[in-house]
Amino acid sequence: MTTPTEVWLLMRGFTMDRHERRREVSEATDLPFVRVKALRWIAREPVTLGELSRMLVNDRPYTTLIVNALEERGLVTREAHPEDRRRKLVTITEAGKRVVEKAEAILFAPPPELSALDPDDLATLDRIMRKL
Amino acid sequence: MTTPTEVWLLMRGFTMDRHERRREVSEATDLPFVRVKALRWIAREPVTLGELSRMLVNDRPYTTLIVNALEERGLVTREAHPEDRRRKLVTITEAGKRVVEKAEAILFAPPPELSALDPDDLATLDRIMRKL
DNA sequence: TCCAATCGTTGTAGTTCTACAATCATTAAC
DNA sequence: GTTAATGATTGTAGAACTACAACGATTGGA
Repeated sequence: MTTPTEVWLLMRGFTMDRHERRREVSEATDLPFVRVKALRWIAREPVTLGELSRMLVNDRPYTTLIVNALEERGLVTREAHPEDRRRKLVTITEAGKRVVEKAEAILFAPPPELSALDPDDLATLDRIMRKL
Repeated sequence: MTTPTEVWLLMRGFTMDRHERRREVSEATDLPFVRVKALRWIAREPVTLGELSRMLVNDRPYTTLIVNALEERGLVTREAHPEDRRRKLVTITEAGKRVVEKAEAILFAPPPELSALDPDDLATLDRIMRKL
């Protein structure tokens, strides 16, 4: 009789303990992980600083510092919001996109164990994961 | 045709993005997550400071500080190693065990989505996860 | 026995991150 | 038009974390 706890432990053990990628991403991009995270949100669509701080679950002043650092490195631009002069809109640059690609190449690379699964099991895993 | 990348993205999205527990554990225990992590390693068996710093992938001086903090809070004890006078052996206290239990109750609680899976899918997921 | 290596500690310096205060400009509500 | 609320910024303070240096005590190796 399988319990959800057992499955959860297996899954989190696999993803968080055995295949944790934060350090690797930070080294490859020469950016603290939170800045990569911010950049990835910005790459999805332009965001305001308030939105970004909510997404990152960070304090607004710290978010300002994060964006400052990204802007300084030429990875984002910051301009007035088209509808509200209190807000700024943060947009990714081409250089920023390249950093995101590099980070995601690392984050998204499946662990060898997954690649070694037979196609049936993989498809089954996919089907079940999509239900969650 | 399912790719390992797709499955990996689903899995890491589920565990890391949607069910990340570090903040919750830190709040519940009033300890930075790395200290809870250290405590959990120590709870498995007594360790030396060198072993702990390797497990945590931390700098030895910082590991000393971590253990200092835990010791100060009465969660671990530190004593001479039985076989090597250069080493210290760090052992968990009863109070420490209670903190570990509290942390693991949070870490190990399966997300609602998993609990809502039907038993067949759950058992299948279990079977496949054990192959990884 | 002497020298090299190891262990844990103390310390320095800097970066990252958290929490909070205060301020000014802008917008929303009345 | 006036007041309250919102958004971003600047700033302060402290904790968490990283990297490195140096050192004394102990152990291993020659």
